[in-house]
Amino acid sequence: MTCENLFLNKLRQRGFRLTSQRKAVLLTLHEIAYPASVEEIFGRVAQKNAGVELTTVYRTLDLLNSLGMVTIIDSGDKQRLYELASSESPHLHLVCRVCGKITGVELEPFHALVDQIKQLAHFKVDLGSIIVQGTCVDCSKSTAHDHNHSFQGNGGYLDERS
Amino acid sequence: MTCENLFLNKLRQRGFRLTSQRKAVLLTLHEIAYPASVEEIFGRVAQKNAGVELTTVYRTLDLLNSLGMVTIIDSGDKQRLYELASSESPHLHLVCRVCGKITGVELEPFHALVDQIKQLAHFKVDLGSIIVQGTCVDCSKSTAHDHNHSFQGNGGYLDERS
DNA sequence: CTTATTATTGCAAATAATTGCAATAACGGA
DNA sequence: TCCGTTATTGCAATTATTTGCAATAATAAG
Repeated sequence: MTCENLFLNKLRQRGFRLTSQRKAVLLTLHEIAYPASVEEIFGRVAQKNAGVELTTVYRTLDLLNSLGMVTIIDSGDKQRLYELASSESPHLHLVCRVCGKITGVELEPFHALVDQIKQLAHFKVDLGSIIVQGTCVDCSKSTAHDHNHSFQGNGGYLDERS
Repeated sequence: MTCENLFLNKLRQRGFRLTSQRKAVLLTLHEIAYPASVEEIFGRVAQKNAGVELTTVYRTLDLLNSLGMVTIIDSGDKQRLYELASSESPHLHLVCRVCGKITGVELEPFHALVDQIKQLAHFKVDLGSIIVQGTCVDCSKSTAHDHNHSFQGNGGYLDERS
């Protein structure tokens, strides 16, 4: 099933509708392979599809998130980042709270954790949506006083596979 | 060691300073035992300590977060929530993307995961900062069309111990 | 194909969070 | 204790995100 059809199904299930704006946002998310800001997503959407408002992009991303198709990553920095939650390779996101760099990783014990959460808390985890805060290698090294909260844009995105 | 002294040490290590405003925010976070919005934190701080600006509260919370003493929870809703990362009982936060309810849980396999992250990604995880998105029991039940993104305030906060 | 229903959009206005810069205050050294 | 250095604050201005509401457009039914 194509992703658009999957989307259509999920929408219909809940009484939502498939609009050209929503298609445009979904398409753009496919083109962008890393966690992107609304600014970037909106920029791309607007390029192709003239009549799409910023507000609509926000609303669509929220909707996709609530359907489990998009992960929202709050790096603690200025802007939130949005990433298509590809069902093929769900991974967790390591967010460095010093430099803001985001690293995607796939790990084993992760599944045991997800199972246990389901058992004990009766909570259905969205794979690929787990966000772990901490300190990356580079920032661990630099002991000193770099209160560097700068945003690493997309370039800083890594996707490590184990 | 008191929490304030711990804070002082961490600050000094990096060349930061201990100010009355920072003390006030830290004290307030102790009084509030659940994840709270800046609005709420600011309200309390302002009550006791007249001369503290909203901006300063934001900046202090960011600082505490970068020191690993505060967890920022972005439920995807309007406001971010902030919680003191108590070293006694680090837990992960289950955030329901339908209703926004946040549940704190402590689980075993969690530690295996943290270890593996350290091994493979050389990433130092801040315990108590892990955020898991998904769907809670109640919202799993209600199949239908409740696009209810309402914010559950503090009342909705649960802290389950396993 | 046409119509009725109602989710969605666009637009403007509100709210949340961040930033620049001059004035202030914390801290180390004399 | 006093001084100089420089991190921090307050304030105003930006930027990011959310929301209300009337107009529009997607669906389902006839």
